[in-house]
Amino acid sequence: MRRKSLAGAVCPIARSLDVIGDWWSLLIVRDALRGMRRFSEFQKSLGVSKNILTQRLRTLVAQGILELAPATDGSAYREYVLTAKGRDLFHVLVALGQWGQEHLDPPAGSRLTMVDRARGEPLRRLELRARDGRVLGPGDTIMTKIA
Amino acid sequence: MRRKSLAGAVCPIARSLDVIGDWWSLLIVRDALRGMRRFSEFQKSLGVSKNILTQRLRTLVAQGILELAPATDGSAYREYVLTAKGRDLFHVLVALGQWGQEHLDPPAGSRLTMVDRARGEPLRRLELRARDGRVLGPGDTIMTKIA
DNA sequence: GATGACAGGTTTCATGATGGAACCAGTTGG
DNA sequence: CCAACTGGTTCCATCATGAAACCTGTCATC
Repeated sequence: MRRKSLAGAVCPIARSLDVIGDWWSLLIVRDALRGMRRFSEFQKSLGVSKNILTQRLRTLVAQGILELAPATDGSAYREYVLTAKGRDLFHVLVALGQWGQEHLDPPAGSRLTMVDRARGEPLRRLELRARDGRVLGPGDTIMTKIA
Repeated sequence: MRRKSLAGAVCPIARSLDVIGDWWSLLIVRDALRGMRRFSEFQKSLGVSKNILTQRLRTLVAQGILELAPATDGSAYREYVLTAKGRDLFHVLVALGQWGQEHLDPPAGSRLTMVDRARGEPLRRLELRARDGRVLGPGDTIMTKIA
């Protein structure tokens, strides 16, 4: 049977994973955040086959994460650009990046890290704070139903 | 051909997705953070078939995200508990949850949100800050090679 | 200490998703 | 006008997913 759709889940995490929880989507968004816009750029960067890329780009557009825009270089081609909804995935990618950097060994000789572009300095770790400013950890939150 | 392994990728985001970028793993971690420990609890909560759940739990254990511990109720069964590495996925889940809550419509009548357990108050949005305290957005960071 | 139910799987099989390669139409550069 | 490039589509083999049946060890009860 087809994998179950989580689109109608009550849990917002499950709904998110339904949309961007597949193998390629977040990597496409990552590249888009780095400024990539063209089909061929994504294909080259990801090494994914073209039929799959076509399919993923189409769903991302359908979900309002990317949109098609006329090419910036004046050619007749079109480019994929992030919408506000797509750019809001930034924190998801940062969280994934910080976790990977901390817990997964990089290949020998090339360690990448995200830095503050303006100053070239390393970033702080993401922190979740309560309204009163306390930093919250895994045990300090709970899901509740709201009106 | 099998989906390409990203385990040796230079990008920490890609390495993370290689480990927890599949359909179920993060949902299992979400449930584990909520306190679930038993095979049957996960199966009931996720509605996944048992062979798939077996497989996912095994990889999560192999990756050091979960570990097997003797049951807390004194029975001979074993339970799956998060390691520190697994608990560190908290921010990834928070980021996914905040994005889903903001951009994906919940099913009618049941909106869930994450709150500060101690006070029942809503949380602040995750913020990424530079070392000097500036809040950084998608355009303000860049990946660099470090020694 | 037999017995039936439950926990936690494994096996089998059908079906859907993935990926490589070949092919193709519209665009561009020369 | 022709060749190469962009951005796909189609076809096919293979892999992963999922449902259901089965199986083994544990627990609760009598």
